[in-house]
Amino acid sequence: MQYWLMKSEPDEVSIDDLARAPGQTVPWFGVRNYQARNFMRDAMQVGDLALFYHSGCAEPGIAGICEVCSAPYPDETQFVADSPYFDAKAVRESPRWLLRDVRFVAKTPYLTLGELRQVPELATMRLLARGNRLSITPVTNEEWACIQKLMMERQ
DNA sequence: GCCAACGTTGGC
DNA sequence: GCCAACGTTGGC
Repeated sequence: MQYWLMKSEPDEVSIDDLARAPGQTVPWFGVRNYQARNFMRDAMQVGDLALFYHSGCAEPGIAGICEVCSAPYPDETQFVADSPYFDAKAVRESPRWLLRDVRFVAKTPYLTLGELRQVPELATMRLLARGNRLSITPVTNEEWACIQKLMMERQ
């Protein structure tokens, strides 16, 4: 059991989109970074929980919690010629990009990036590391507990 | 829209 | 296998 943080642009898939999706489940498509892919392919397990983070928006931050709910399988968008995620070098026989499905667990009080940066216990979070661009990062038990506490205090 | 930081590509 | 050039991410 491992905790994660997964970034999504809310214009594309927001926490509300996830909550409204059929079965409250979406495939985590569009990852085109090998490290992030490897996390999904190798390290994630069904039942793992993840912080759902909104990036590339006016106020980036943690918007909710989701749960890994499938085995890894090919990201279909790599084969779609007019998709922004199309990969000309991807072949069906050995797909380059794998994803997992995630299911909605909860919408949480919104914890902005600015707020997270002010919490000393979170100073070592991968998300907050200088120059970090990884869209999927592990979250330690301590960081998870700290974030749960912040959310409780907010309610 | 800018730009820092990082990842990937491809020539050598 | 190095590394320059280029592309992308993502906060501001």
